[in-house]
Amino acid sequence: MNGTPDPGPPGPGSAAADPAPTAGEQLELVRLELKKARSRAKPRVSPKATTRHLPVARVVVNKGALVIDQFFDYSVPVDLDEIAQPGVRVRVRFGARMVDGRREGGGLIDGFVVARLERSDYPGSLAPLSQVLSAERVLSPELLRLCRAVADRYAGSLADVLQLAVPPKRNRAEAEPSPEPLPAPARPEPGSWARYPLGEAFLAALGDGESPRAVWAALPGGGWGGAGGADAGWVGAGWAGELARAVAATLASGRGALVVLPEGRAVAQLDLALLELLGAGRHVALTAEHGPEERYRRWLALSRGSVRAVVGTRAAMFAPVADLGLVAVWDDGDDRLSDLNAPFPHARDVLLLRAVEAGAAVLIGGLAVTVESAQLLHTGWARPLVGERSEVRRAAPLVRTVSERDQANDAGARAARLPSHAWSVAREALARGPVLVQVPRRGYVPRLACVRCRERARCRHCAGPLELRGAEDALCCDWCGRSDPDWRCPECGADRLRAQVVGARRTAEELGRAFPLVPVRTSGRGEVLATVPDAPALVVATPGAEPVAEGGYAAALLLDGWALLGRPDLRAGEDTLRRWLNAAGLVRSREQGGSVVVVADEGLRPVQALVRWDPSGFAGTEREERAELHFPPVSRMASVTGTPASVQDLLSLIRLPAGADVLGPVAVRGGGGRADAGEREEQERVLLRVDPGRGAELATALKAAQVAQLVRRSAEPVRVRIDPLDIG
DNA sequence: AGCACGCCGACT
DNA sequence: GTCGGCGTGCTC
Repeated sequence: MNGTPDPGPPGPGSAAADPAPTAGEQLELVRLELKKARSRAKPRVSPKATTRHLPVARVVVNKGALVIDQFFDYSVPVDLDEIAQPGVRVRVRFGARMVDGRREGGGLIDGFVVARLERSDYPGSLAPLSQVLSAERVLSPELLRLCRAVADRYAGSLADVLQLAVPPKRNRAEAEPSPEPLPAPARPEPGSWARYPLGEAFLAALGDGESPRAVWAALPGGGWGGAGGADAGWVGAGWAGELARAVAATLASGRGALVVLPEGRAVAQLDLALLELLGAGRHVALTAEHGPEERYRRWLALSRGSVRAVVGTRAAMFAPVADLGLVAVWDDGDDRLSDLNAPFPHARDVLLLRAVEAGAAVLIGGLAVTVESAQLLHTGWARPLVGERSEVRRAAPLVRTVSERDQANDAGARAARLPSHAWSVAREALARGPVLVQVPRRGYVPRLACVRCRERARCRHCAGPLELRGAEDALCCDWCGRSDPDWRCPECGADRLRAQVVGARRTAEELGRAFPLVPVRTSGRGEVLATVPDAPALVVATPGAEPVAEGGYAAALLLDGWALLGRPDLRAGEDTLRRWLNAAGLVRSREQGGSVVVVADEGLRPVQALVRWDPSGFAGTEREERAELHFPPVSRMASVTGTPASVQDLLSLIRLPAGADVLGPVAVRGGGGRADAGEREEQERVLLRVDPGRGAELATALKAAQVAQLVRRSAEPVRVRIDPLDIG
């Protein structure tokens, strides 16, 4: 405790110089003797002198706790002076306490050096850095800034975000040199970007080093966009070629590019398109499938600047791309783009933060357009990149609706449990190629409703929603728990509910019996097929698991509308349309005889949008509606979940921004966060809503309240989620 | 978050 | 008179 920048810890010999202990210090002396005996037994390296040049290392410790979300200063021993550069991984002693002028206790924890300083503003004495793990500067100033911004936006701690952003060290990969960087490639030809009136201009702007920002309603089909150009026969993923060209154009301008996609199969498609366009060595793919070491090797190639483009799944949103010129997200409505770890950042939003920070171009694309994208268009921050109606009509399959009440009137259709129109479309299409059948995912059970009039099934005692519970699917109230085996619809008297999701496997069996000569394949949870051959087959898949058919599907049957649309979720309509478009986008164009049958009420907006293939119009309307209702993404929301008492406690501590709404609390089902096998306590959730532009204030307030709660230990900690995905 | 210090009840 | 409850505060 003095003014010198670095008193440093006393050397081992200094204990001998201690004054004789008074009687009151006897106990302390015994403890000290024990300590000394222990340190003699395990000899320690004697503390080195502190370096004179920039003797202070500011460190971020890798501990998640919200309450210690701050930097700590350490002194730099001379022998670590060279290597302890900003960005390196270090180990430091943390949590020690001063006893008799010495540090006692505390453990070694990991961290990163964020800066070297002339002096510290910490009034106490500094502990020395214990260890520098390597000279690799993994946490660049830009990455640190990004992590800080993400932590702030999501009311999380820097350490939490660092854990997502910087992969664990792998010695072997780090010891290897990264390849020499290749020179920037030539500008690509526009390829299938020619399908969009503004496509070539967008590509040219990227090539010129400009930073256009676009919301891209991708056209289905369009070929792989290989070297030949717009059309090499059919098939499928024109979007992959288009994304690849955007990346190539950005590289051609001498800048880096980053693309995040929802799942590994989409990454593989883009990876392939890039290989075809640019050859090897100009990009890397980052997905979980490569394993930690290879992943780290690729991450280092980016970090060291030897590769300038990356495509990957959500964790790639933090990839250290140098001189970022383009960020792109594909299918940004897919919830897999939201990280599963605190503070749950979403790839789209992280990439937008990066684009703003770096002045980079933005490309948010998908067959569907999200409401979030529509909001970017509405404010004029991004421009639409869409095909003309004539092009849409050419590229999309023919979509027909069939009512759910359309009874099958022939035996084959009944056996397959298909409406007769769907049955005849399938039978006809199977002569020409594979047919995709999209079925609901198990566990995607919507609220129960009367099979005839669709009135919600409610408890006769408390009017709570009925649900199916247990292995025997007993009908129970979700609120009071009473069972009601003899339910009858109070409106029409029907005694049947629709709810049971017939699993993909059983649907496949039934279809197999109905079409005995055709092979049936399934793709869903458990086993996901990437592709199917261009041959007659029934392909039964759950949403998101549809394989790509090499020649395009001859037809698709979308049988899951009631389940998708029936979900008690604000995003049900948007999400349903997105899943339908993604399935329908795998079908041949109308010109090539491709058709889609969707089993749903044709009056519903998502159904109409699919029939007209109008994702942009749908998103725009949806956005307006949300704006009127003060729903996200126009207003911003956060959810707070925990025991009733802890939620109440947090509400009492929080200083909400002006005009904030508190919605709830409402009871929520447990099972959400952690897997506490023990007692499942009642959980409640409140939604906090603020006006547009007040999201940052809300995040700050939430973080402060959470810190106060943690420090006071006034209640069990709550779980906070900014931009929650599931808001009923 | 850990971890230790510190000030009030039931026991040898 | 002690052992131990967890309230409070700190960690470079």
